Formats: sequence, structure tokens, C-alpha cells
Amino acid sequence: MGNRLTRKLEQFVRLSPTERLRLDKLAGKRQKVYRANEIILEERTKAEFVLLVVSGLAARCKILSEGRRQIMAFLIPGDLCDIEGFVLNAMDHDIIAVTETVCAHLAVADVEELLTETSTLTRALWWSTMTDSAILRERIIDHGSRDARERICHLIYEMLVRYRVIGVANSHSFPFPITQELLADATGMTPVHVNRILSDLRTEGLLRWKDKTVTILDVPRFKEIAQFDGCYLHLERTFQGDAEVSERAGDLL
Amino acid sequence: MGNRLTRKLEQFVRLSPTERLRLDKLAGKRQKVYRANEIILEERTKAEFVLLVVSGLAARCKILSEGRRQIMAFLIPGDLCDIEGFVLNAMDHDIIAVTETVCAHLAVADVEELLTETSTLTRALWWSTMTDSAILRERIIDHGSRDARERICHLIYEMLVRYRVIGVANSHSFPFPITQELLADATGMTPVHVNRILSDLRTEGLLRWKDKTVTILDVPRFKEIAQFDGCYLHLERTFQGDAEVSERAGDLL
DNA sequence: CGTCGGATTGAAGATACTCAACATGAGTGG
DNA sequence: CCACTCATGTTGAGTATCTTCAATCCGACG
Repeated sequence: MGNRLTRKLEQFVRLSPTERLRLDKLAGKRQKVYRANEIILEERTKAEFVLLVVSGLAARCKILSEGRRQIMAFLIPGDLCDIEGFVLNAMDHDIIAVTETVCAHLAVADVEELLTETSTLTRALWWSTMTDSAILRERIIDHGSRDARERICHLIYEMLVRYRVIGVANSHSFPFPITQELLADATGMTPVHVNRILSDLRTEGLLRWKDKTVTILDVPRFKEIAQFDGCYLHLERTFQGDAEVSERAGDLL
Repeated sequence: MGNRLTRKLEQFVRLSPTERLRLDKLAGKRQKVYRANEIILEERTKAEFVLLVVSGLAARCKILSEGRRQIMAFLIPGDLCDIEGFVLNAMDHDIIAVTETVCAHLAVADVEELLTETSTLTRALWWSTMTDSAILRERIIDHGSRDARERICHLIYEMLVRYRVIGVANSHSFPFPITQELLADATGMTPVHVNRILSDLRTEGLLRWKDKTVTILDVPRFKEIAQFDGCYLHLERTFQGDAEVSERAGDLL
């Protein structure tokens, strides 16, 4: 299956075999399995290593009073949980495993080395961080300026593209093993309302969601409803030419 | 008045005189004045330098269809607009001047050098970037899990702390030269509703907003309404001891 | 003195919420 | 194999928050 992080970074930069090897070695080290709903990193603790999601699905979230909880980002294979970990004093939010999730524990020293070299890899990791921020900004737009329907469509479409980037999704279908309640926590709505919107999308023939897998039935219309403009994912590679990577996700933007 | 960026970074790390000098030199180079409402950086263009806000107030925003616009972050003196600038291909949002704003144009090469050294400064800049992300996440929580009143209070309180960090605010008052319409764009509400909430806060004796200056009249209650927990701003310094900096913003957390 | 951007107020309406009931389906134990 | 439970999904009815549209007010500034 290859290293998802490598695959992701190669959407942006061209990596040499040496660099690829180095990433693989980094990711292959100590891995740990987390059960569904387990807390991977807890708020207010100091993370002692940087975590890389290898498989499964995790989420950045904050537990609020009255049992509410806000999911701020979903983390899929190839995502680094926590570059913050080695630079900040404490986590300001939790990271939880949505499904069973495998994470690689990268030693702080290794990451630090990666981040301070003037290499392609450094640049790639910076790209990754900046893109994560851009995704956060898009979530703000979701909440501030899009209604429930647009918001849900936008999140789903974004996940499609992100899964595409790491080679998991085809052009209109991807695994998304979350409950409607989690989707509600992520979109800032109630589960009831999420349910109604999904129901609408289904009866309109736009979406199928079965066996933990989302299938977008009418991709162009879906994209339009979502007002999706993939610019913010920064998948246009500029450094070291392009080509060679057969399947890129650019066509979904 | 000193360099706001230096001041900000020193909330987190202790800088040597040499390092301070280096920052000052960086910031003092080419400066440009932007008039109110002028676009500082435009979406889809490649930024050719990194911008540092020297004075004034700017905002990251995205123009949406139907004249709507979403403000994702306010930028105050000492904030770097755009570390993205040198790593990504294109801006995925606009940066606009809210009031007359002075920005320093930092050469890409200079910043790159700063970011790839294994120095305290590098670490400090990483901290700055990570904290910016944390602020974005907090905005997501605002929109997803707080009602209008909490949302407005939270944003205002956060601005108080941030202005405090750069030495502009006292313990309960700071300059905030924005219209209610802008606040609406930032909180994802209508100007009308913003107006009503502010009006409530005023009649309850919690807030004064006059001459472009916000004064929080009952700080503890205001903080409580905002459900403010400053953990996410990561103002607890750990590296190279503490002390010496007379006025820190920790007491507001 | 008139104009213009911004603030304020009112009334009607929509989107999304709350509460609550009920359905479904997987898993468990008798 | 059925009864039971538990988590999740579905549906209905009433309600609240926030929006929309519109009118009016206010102060700065030509």
C-alpha cells in the first residue's frame, strides 16, 4: 500500500528515492494501535512525539461543557497529528480515534531534523502544515457562510479529494466510517438535522452512504452545491516539474 | 514602540540581543502603507514576499458569492500574514487592510533562512505558526458550538489578550477599529444581529465600545460568558526560563 | 445643510434546534 | 431461535435563534 505520507507529499513536490526511503523509515518505526473511541492525545498534556496516522480515521476535537464536542478536523492516513507536539508546551485539544487507528510515533529529534534541513522534504512538510491550516480556514467558511446542506456537501467533497490524494478513493467513492452524530459534531449541527439533510441528498439521487462508504452519484452537481473550489488544498505542484505520478487528484478540483 | 513581533515571540522564548537585532533588521526593511479597505494580497496570486503587519489592522478573508464575505482571522501588529507565501503556489484567500495598515515586506530568502536554522528563532516562528492554527481552530469552535453571544464575547476577549501580548492593551481595554458589519463577517452573523447582541452587552454593563476602542467593564463575567480558556494561545513560556519580561499576558488566561 | 456610512429598531419568516417517539440492525445471552 | 439490549438512524411537532427586509436615526464631513 505504500506510505500515505509520501504519496501525499508527492502531490506537491518530487521526492528522490533517498527521500522516500527516509520517510518510510521514519514511519515504519514504532507503531501503536488505538481502539475506536480511544483518546490518542489528550488536551493539556505535552506530546512527546509526533504522530503520523498510518491507517484508520482520527479526529481533532474539543470537549465542551454539557457534553457537546466539536470536531475541528478529520485525520486520515498520511496526516501528521501533531507537529505542534514538539514545539508547543501542551495540546490545546484532544485527538481521538474514530475507528481503530494505527499511528506511527516519530521521535521528536527525527522530525526536528527533517524540519530544519534545507531540503525538499522540509519544504514538503511546510506545505503539509500550511495546507492543514487552509483546511481549517475552509471549515470556518463552512460554518460562517454556508448553510447546512452546503456545509455537509463541502465536507464530504473535501474528504473525497483528500482520500483521492492518498490513493484510497476512486473518482466518486471513498470509505467514511463515521456516524451521523460525528458528522454533526464536525459540522456544528444536531444529529437530527444532519439526518434530514442526508435524507434529502439521498432522495435527490446525489449520494449513497452504505457500509461505511460514501458514493457521490452526481459529482458535478454535488461539487456545485458544495461550492467547492479546491484551490485551498494546494495540489498544483510547482517544484521540480511534474509528470510521472499517474494518478493525481487535480481533476477533482 | 519596539518591534511587535519580537515582543510577541518573547512571550514564548527568550531571545538574545543578537536575535532581537536580527528580527528588527528584518522588519525594518521595506515597508509599505495600505489604505483602509485596500487589498494587501489577493486570492490566487503568488505572494513574492512574506508580510509582517507593523501597524494597523488587517484581515484574512474570502469573498463568496452574493457579496458575502467571511473573515477568518484578524491580523494585528506583529503578525506574519503569510508564511504560506513562500511555500505555496498561490494565496487561497485575500488579505485586506481594515484600517490604514503598514506592512514590512520580508524577502523570501531571509525568512527561509530563519525557518531552516536550528535556532531559537526558528522555534519561535514555528510557535507563531502553530498558535495561528490554534486560533483558527478556536474560531471553528466559536461557529460550531457557541451561540451568537458567546461567539462575540469570545472573539473580543481573544483580541484583548492578543493586543495585550504585543503591549497595546491594558487589562480591560484595547483599540478595535472595526464596524459592526466587519464583526458580522468575522462571526458569521448578520450585522443586525451583531448589533442586538452588542446592545444587550452594553445594557448589561459588560462592555463599552466607543471611539474605536473596546472596554470590557466586567472582565471576569465577560470571560465566563465567552467560555474563554486561553490554553490555545500557548503563552506559557518553557524554553530558557522565564522572568524579566515585566508585563506578560498570562494573567488574562 | 445635505449626504453617506454606520448604527439602531421593528416585524415577519426561515433555518436549524429540542424533545420525544419509533424503527432498524447488530450483537448477546437464554 | 427468540428475546433483549444497545447504538444508530428516522420521523414528527413545536420552538428559538438568527435572518431578511425595511425604515429610521445619528454623526462626520463635504
